[in-house]
Amino acid sequence: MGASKSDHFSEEQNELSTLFKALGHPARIAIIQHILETKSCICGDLVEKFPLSQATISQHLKELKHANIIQGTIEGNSICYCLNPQTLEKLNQVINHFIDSEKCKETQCC
Amino acid sequence: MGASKSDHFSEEQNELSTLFKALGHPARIAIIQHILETKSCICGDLVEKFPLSQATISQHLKELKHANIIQGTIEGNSICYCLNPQTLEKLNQVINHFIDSEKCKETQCC
DNA sequence: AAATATTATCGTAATATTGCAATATAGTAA
DNA sequence: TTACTATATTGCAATATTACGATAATATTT
Repeated sequence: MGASKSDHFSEEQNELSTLFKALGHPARIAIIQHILETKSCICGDLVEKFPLSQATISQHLKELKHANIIQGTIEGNSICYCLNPQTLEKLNQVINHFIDSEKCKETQCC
Repeated sequence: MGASKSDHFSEEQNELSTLFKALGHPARIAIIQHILETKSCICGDLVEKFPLSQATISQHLKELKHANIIQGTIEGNSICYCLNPQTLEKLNQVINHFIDSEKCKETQCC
């Protein structure tokens, strides 16, 4: 085999892992940082900025879009992608929940 | 080809993507949740709890450990894993930075 | 309409990940 | 030491991801 057994895990667990997985590539982190810096994101700009082909950039954008991390609107004949605040907020809540649960631990074994 | 071109991205970008990648599997999310619930984590318990073999669980634990998300200490002849608060805090900062940068945007295109 | 510009998709090859059985390793107990 | 228990590693097969060239789709301009 080799495929991940997503059927055996909860919907929440699958949803979260999909979100993190989308962030699990340096190019996609770089794309997000670019969006935050330039306040916009046009595919062509990324192709010039990064040493990746247009097809590859487009694929990474597609994955980020699929995970609802970015959202796009048409602007002339190019497409402008922006971050999705709701998804960021969700990520924030998850991490905070992890940290809170950690702090509640009375017995540390490590 | 097919490998990710990590050489072309910054150390920070690679570091972050490695961290997120480690969280990008439902089993590993489930393991983290188990640690938060039971306040400890013994490999054998996970093998009973999840429909995965001992070898597979051990591999997932290894990946989480390698990403510094969990840390282990020997306890009798089993090993107890706990979360690494520093890594959680780092994740928290990254997400917060994303959100802050998002809020600073004057011109929204989406 | 035709030419141009920009992004998306397809097909393919290389690499990475996932999962498990089998085996190895490390600690405990007799 | 031997037997037992728990975790780690190895080797392999199946699936997923990454990357790119070629091509398609869509919008703009002439």
